[in-house]
Amino acid sequence: MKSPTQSRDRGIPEATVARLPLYLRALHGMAERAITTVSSEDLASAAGVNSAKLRKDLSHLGSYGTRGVGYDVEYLVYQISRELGLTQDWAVAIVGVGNLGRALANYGGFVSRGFRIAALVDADPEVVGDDIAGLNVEHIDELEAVIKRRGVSIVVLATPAEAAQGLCDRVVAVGVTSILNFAPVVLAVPESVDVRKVDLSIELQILAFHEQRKAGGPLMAVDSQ
Amino acid sequence: MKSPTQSRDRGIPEATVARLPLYLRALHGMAERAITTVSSEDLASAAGVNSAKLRKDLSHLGSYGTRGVGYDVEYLVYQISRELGLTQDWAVAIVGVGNLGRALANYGGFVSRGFRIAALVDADPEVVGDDIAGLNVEHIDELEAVIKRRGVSIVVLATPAEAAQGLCDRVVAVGVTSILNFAPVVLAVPESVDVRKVDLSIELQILAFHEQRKAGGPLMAVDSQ
DNA sequence: GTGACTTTGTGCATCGCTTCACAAAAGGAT
DNA sequence: ATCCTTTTGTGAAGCGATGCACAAAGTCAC
Repeated sequence: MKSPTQSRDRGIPEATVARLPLYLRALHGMAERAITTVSSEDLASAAGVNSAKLRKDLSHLGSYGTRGVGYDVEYLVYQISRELGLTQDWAVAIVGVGNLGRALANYGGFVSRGFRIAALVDADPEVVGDDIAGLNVEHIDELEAVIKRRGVSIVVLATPAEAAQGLCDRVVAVGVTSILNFAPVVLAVPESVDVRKVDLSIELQILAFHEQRKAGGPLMAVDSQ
Repeated sequence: MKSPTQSRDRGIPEATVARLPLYLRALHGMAERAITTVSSEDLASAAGVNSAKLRKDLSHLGSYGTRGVGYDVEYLVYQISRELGLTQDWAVAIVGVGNLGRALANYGGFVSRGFRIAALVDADPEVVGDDIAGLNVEHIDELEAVIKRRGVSIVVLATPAEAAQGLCDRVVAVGVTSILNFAPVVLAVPESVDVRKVDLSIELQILAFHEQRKAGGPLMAVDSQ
């Protein structure tokens, strides 16, 4: 019997948080295949990590396994979901409905994880009014109103780089504190706001670096200079 | 017995490699604004890191700065580009031309970084034959032939989860050793193959975790159970 | 050439994450 | 009830990245 307000450690390492969604995905797959119990070894390999790391990660949430047996799939799904905050409803607004914004609006992975796309906003009059993924695209002038009206708490920026900072400032001004940024710029935000960024070209560049190494490794020509 | 140039250390930390594209982006922006010289302090803040880290990162590439002055923007762009392998031509194939594949094909960030989209491939007969971003979509049966013919060395998988592993196996079989995976599965590949994965929903889940903390932080209600 | 000033490059202490290895706990068999 | 097997949870060691703080190296003014 734990003390009511203690609610576990309150200090889950960032690296662990970043892997929880991975475990969750693997567990969902197992639940679908009617697997009721899983060992750290099996779950780890399904998630692509080693089992010691998995066990330590899970131990940060609490002691949810049974020695000699493993983890109950359904129960673990619930515990991880709760820890990540996926048991509550998150209203997401997508700002910028270009190719990427459209892809995100149609991406099934969001909805299935408890995220609800609550609004699409764009500046282009060509696009405003269109229906995408069952949602009406609204004008950027409505941005603040839409966020308040729909209770949006997470904003996805999928705009050109030039527009991102200005829009970021506007959503922060109406109280949004979580932003997922796809625009290739470093956003300046107050301390209290969380920004995560995804830059598709960065991943390619990292691949190119390693590919170059592989190709040149054994007997790379000495570069002039 | 070291060759004349010794090609520097050959052991650049992974964390550094992941940041080089960031610096490169900031430097490109400066070059456009006709800035010729930059201090570690300024470049660091433009890239969103601290200056000590930036200097240490750059020191892994060589000693390209001038004490008392800073770094020559153009020269540094060249050195980082070369280190990342962006001075050579990389042919990229995008497999799966759904919403996401289409967005990627149209994404300017690739081309501007020296990546060339060399092929689009899909299984859907509805889509095969279409022109997207100036390229003809080819049938998935042609996958191996296209990769060989166009000299593709990096493959982007933007397919449904179910199809990803099979297609991955096929491209690995014809010699591809760098894969950027957008499908929400853990791919099994030989040791020699590099896979980087981007899962859009994972980023949202991490945001939700922190958002939940913020909201509940001071006096979070005790959850039942 | 000298001295004041600026900014890099890096040794070092620190921090946080990963991995190992094993005691503790649970279940099943006899 | 006792022993044996399995698998968790975790202390401790190892490893790599971070950030501080400063000597070294360069520029500029005179």
